[in-house]
Amino acid sequence: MELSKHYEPAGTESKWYAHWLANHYFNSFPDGRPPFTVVIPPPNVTGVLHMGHTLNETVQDILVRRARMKGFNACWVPGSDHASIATEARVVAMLKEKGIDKNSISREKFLEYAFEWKEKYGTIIYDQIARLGCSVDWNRTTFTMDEHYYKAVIKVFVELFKKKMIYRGARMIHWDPAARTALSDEEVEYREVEGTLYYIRYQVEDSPEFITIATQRPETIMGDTAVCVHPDDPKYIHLLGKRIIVPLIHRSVPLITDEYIDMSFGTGALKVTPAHDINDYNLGLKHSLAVIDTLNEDGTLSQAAEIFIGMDRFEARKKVVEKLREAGLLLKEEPYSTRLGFSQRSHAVVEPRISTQWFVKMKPLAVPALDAVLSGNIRIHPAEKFLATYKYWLENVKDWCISRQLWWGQRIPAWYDAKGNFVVAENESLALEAYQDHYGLLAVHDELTQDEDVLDTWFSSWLWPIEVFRGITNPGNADLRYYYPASVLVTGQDIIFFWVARMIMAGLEFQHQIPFPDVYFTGMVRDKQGRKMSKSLGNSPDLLQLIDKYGADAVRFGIMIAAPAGNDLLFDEAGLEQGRNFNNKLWNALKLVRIWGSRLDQSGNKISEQDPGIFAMEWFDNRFSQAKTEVDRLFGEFKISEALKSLYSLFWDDFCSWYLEWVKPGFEQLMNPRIYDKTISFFEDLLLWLHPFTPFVTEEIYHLLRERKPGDDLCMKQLVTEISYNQSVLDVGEKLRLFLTVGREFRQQQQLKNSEAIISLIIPKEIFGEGKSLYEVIRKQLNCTKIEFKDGSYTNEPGIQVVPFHSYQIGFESPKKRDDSKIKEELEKELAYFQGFLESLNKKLSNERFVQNAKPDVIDLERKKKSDTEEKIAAILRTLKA
RNA sequence: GGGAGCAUAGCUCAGCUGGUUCAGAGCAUCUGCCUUACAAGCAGAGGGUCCGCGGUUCGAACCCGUGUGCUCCCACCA
Repeated sequence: MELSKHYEPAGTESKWYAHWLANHYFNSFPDGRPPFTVVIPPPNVTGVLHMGHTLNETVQDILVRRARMKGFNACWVPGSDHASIATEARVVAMLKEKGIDKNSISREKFLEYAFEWKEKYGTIIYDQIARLGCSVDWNRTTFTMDEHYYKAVIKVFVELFKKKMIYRGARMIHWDPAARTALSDEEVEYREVEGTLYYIRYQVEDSPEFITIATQRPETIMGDTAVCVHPDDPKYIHLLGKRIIVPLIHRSVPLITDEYIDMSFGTGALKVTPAHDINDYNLGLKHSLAVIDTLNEDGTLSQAAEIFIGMDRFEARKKVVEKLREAGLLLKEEPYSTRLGFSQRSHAVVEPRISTQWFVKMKPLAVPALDAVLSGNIRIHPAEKFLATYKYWLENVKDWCISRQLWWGQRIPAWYDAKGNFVVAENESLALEAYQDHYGLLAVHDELTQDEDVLDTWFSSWLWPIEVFRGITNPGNADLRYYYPASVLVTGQDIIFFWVARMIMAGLEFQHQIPFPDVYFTGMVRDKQGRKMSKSLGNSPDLLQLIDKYGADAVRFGIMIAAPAGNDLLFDEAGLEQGRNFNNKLWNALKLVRIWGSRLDQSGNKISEQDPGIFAMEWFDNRFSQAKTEVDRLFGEFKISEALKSLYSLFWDDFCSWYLEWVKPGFEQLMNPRIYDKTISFFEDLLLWLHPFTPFVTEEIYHLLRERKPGDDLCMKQLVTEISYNQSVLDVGEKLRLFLTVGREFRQQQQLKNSEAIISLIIPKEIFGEGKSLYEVIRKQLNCTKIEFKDGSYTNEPGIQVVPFHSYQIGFESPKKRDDSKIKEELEKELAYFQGFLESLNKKLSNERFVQNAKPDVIDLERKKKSDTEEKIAAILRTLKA
């Protein structure tokens, strides 16, 4: 079969994904293996996957596929979130287009439309997850408004209410006038905005004097119920006890004093509007001020405002300013930059508002959740970035406003009578029972009506790791016992409070167990100029288009290679290109070995043990083992992009550029079968390690390498890290070791003079054997060194301990290009390098203070990793010998 | 206002317990190659006061102090 010039992902990807699904590889059932559980952070059902999701999903799939190949029973639960405000807004907009006003239809009808909408658009994200190659168990797909899930949320609400951890009360909350609902503190985003500070003159009652206040919000003056100054402010001391007239509406309000006032800000006088500012509200409570709410829930002015009734708040601001100017009460306006709160969901400017809402008491939940992290039961990665943030939030947590004035969501299970008495119960009949137990028989002509509000989306999301396994509705079931807690949570750092902290609370509260031992935070995906991805900037690429252009593997590669844990990622298509090129490199390596496979040496001649190919295999075997250990370590530290870089270089540089070039048969020569077989198994093993990162291309190549049949699939193969190296080869891996032994204690022990030390040098025997000159160099440079000879196996020359080093061979250039004059040059360079090295060593030893003070006694200058230098020397020497 | 993190090549970042892996990688750039797996490639090259200043040390990209500049989180002075 003729293979194409380039790797072509399109057909391959759909073929293999369908194949994997058909074989149920991703469906998990409890069995005897250890589980590896991941629950997807459910994307909003309204949405499409953006690059942030792509990163998260890729990381999760890498972990899940790797775990599956490591022998775990991997279970990745997909799903989506009903996202109450965002979705409701979309449905309302959709209805509006159809000419339907939400307020004109019933709740039931609206929900019908909403579910219809969800059925239609809610699967887009699932298609995208599939295109990306995610190995999720589709049978376990969960939606936060599924019937069981709905029940779970209600059950938890009732339970917490019974524990007195949920209460209803009037508080100042953040109000979203566009969505007409309360918001939690976390749902408000602050942004710097250029505003205007207005200086307004308030007349002092029964006096010609004026007092000037500064405000950004002149439209709220109709809600003023006091003016406040600092008690020690000399500017106003003569006015204490007077009353002040609020302009335009001519209301008389007291002049109060409070230490809270900053005398230096503005004029030092503050208008107090308890209904529309949190600080004013607190002042109002302290000084028992009246509260006049001058806004309706949609942000228009209410009856209480007396003027401009029904006008939008921003329109009213202009009008009020105009009126004040006309009346000569506007002293000045100055530009002022301030931070305004915006609704995370509707992007409207939020309004502080007093209203009756439901709250969760957070303190009792926060204490164990904090402890779980501080004690190390839950590890946050990267810790240095998020641990302090997590701690601070939990230590200062405020009660959680969970009611939303919406229809799309779990309806609050509270029932009220006509007088406002209420009970909380899981359904209406239970509510009636509870009511009668509590309040006696329901009055004739009265009936219980359910609370109109629904619960915050996060009040359902926090149950996710439990309820995806029916842990709330069916406690203690087999799935839950097997899969809970999840193995790791991978999510964006932006929802650490919304979701992560609350899941930990819920896990501990309802399941009495942490929901996951590790949390891996991915950073924000930005464009390559560092800007946030947003629709308005047009810098948010379409995932499916990217997959069409580069292939899913390349997208995964490109986003992963650039994503250090917890760091923001600057998205650049160049990374995807690199991924595509890498996939192509794999493809071309396949083409090469297939050519070899068709030109095998069938003569049965045994290969010489001195054949360069033998050394090459030994070398690569060892190199690969090193890399495996390295990759395992990196995964352990959640340094996934590092792991990918490591494998990338292993394949491209070590396997393709070095190994394959070295074993490549000469022109018109046949391939040795033994080397060929080993090469194929190296290649397969490489594919195994790369598969979690780029599943499609590796699966395809795996099958083409040995003409495997479908069913013998890479994604279900075992990925094993050898624990022990071949010892003789291990020495090769260690390359050059040098021990410099100094220090007072040791010297005394060894009866050495101050100027003496012991050097142990372990170098390749080729260097020693061939290059007497090098040995001379060493001796000359280290003339202060006492002879200490322990091994004796190789030389009688004292002073330096030389241990025979296993020989190995390495190609440093493709054989046909070998140029002996160049090699000699190289060799001289390397010798010079050694000389310089030894010189610096000698300098150290002649430094009396170094020898005196150096601690610890043994300084190990071990070179830990492969160094081209030694490899090249060995290769050079071998070549020269030959 | 409080807290956290970061500053290393043009860009994105590695660099562990201070010492030859010590100044690295990938991308980008430049030069030369359509060489029989791969131009989505190969061979090579250039490029850095490791943010400034001080300190500790025999020795600092690394530890301490300080200044500067970025980023994020929290709190929200009208």
